[in-house]
Amino acid sequence: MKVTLKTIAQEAGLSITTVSRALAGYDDVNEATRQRVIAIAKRLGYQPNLAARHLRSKQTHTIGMVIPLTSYYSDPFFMELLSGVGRQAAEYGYDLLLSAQQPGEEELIAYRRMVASSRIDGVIVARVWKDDPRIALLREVQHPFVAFGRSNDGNYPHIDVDGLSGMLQLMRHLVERGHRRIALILSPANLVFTAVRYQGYVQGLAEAGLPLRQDYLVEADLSQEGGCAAAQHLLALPDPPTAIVACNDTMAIGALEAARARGLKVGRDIAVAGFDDIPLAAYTDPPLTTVRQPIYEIGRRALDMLIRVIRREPLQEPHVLITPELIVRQSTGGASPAGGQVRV
Amino acid sequence: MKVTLKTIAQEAGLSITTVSRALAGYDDVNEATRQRVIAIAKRLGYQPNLAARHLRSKQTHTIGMVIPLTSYYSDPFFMELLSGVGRQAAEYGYDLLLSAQQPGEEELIAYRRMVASSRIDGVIVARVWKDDPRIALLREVQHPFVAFGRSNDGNYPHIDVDGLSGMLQLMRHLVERGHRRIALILSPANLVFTAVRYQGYVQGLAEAGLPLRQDYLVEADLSQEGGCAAAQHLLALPDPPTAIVACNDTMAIGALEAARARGLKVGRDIAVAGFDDIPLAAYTDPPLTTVRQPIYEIGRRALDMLIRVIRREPLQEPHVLITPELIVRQSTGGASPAGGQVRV
DNA sequence: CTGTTAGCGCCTTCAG
DNA sequence: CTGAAGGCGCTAACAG
Repeated sequence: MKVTLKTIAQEAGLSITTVSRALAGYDDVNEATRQRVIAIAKRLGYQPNLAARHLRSKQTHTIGMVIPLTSYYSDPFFMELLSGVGRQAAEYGYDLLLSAQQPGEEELIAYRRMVASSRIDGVIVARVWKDDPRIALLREVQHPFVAFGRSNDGNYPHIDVDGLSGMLQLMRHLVERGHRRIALILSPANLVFTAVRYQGYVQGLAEAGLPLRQDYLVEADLSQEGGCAAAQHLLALPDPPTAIVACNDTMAIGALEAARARGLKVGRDIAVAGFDDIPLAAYTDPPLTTVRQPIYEIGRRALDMLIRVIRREPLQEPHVLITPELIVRQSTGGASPAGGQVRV
Repeated sequence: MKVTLKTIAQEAGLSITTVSRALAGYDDVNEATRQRVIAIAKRLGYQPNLAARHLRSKQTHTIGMVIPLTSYYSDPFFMELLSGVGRQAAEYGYDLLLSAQQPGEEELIAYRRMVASSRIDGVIVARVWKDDPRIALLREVQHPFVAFGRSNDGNYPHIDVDGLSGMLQLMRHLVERGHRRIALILSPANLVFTAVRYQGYVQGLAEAGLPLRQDYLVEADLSQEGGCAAAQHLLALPDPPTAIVACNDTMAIGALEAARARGLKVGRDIAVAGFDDIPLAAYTDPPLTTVRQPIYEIGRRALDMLIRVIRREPLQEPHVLITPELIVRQSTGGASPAGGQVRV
């Protein structure tokens, strides 16, 4: 049988209330009584029924996250973020409630369920869309949340990586290497970071006095297969690019594949770069030049912010913008400009 | 204000009971009334309070998992498993409750809390220990669970990979390549799979008529750093091995590092192999020969079993043993025996 | 210092 | 077909 406060109360010959207070550490309980209660609770292996406690107290010490329905392999981003969030949640004694959902309509329903069902105290929203209905929902019902990414109206607690700066660093690096025909594999247009990274690309071209060519822009779906197909298309152009930048590493890895399949040696015949610096990026062949987003750290920090939001403490910095770091590896010719000139 | 059954009842001029039954789909409610109730619920955005529902029904539609407190990078295994479990949980409409904990005492407390606090219907236990106290606990309180791995007394629902077979395949492969001095980097002795994989190693040596050398056995902690240190030790022996097998890929990657630091070309001067086939393994330099555990699939399957356990349906196969597949890559000289002879 | 009372929101008898 | 009553386990006034 389950051990409840009632069980202990009977055993101790006390009321449920007193047992509750003794265990909760209230100071209006006789110390001897308390010790007795604690001893019995321990002996019986009492564990509070959290469903009841949550119902009563309206607090769950649980953070919610909705994650896409994929294997780690096809989308490392979320798992890395999850690691960071989970890690920091543990620090505060919070648990994580995960709901794996197909992106889209289902996902929104999952959010609706989560926030309204009194199971969580707050949520982390990742990979923000333009005019994100999830964020609209959370703001409307005033449910605590922190987002990774900012949408058009970014007036809510969030952390973001400055994709413009990141992409600009990358473009300067490529231009410095002598590239003048640089293509971009775009991520889906509904994601906020797509537009930002695209801006960085455009600005990078402008700085170098290079034209913006529509035929050098292809959209793909963040996956390796998508990146591969996009790169194939670019490489088959009559006037193919000498450098391909992808909006995330997974697509860039697909581009490596496409280049290899065409018999091109990446880093020499063509440059390829990504964005994210997922763990794999350092191990691809050749290792991938990319822009590092410290996802794990961002997860931890987002959770810190969320705890403050939940506790209704003011945020000293509600909008965090992190400047990412360019990581130069062999896929763009390596670290030294001299040794890594690409033949154009 | 929160919308509850009461809100709807007042709005509809009905009792809470009727509203509850209308929404639950009982057939003893007038169809017109039901439609009216449903319309109001929808209009008000009603979401049942799950804390209350759980308290009442003793069912949570939630699966618990305790995961170690690390980043994905340092331990890909759990995240991959988690992906599989989460994926399949979604299939059944279940959510996942995660508690990130320091392995050891803390972890056991987390299990105790989880199972006794009525927040979850079942748990998945991964990376089983010898005489695992977590399993002892779960059996004692008769809480539904499925384990990935079997301990000494494996008489509980579990899935396992046949580590003996896997290791044996690997040993045969190395012996075939001409290796006669094969060292093993062991995982911690308290993990069940360590002993099993060790058995495979011993059996592999015996089959080839090779001696079991104590100086070729080193234990490390599953981490890359640990694997690197262990390999350094092995390579510094007066009579160093020509092949190093690690009990998991992460340690094997550390061994690659150690070999490289010593100026050895892996795949030619020395062979290195791992176990798991984590996503990274295909991308290391050189790509890592390993034994593939289909972790994602195992996660899905474990969840299938768990759902049956929760529903008290009989398991047609309570103890699943999967024979893993040897994946030969360049770190042991590549796929073709001819081209990949290792100099010994 | 301790006990009584009163719900949190939901579901499930049992009456009408 | 609908409503009233009771209770899941816990906590928070309010009395004594």
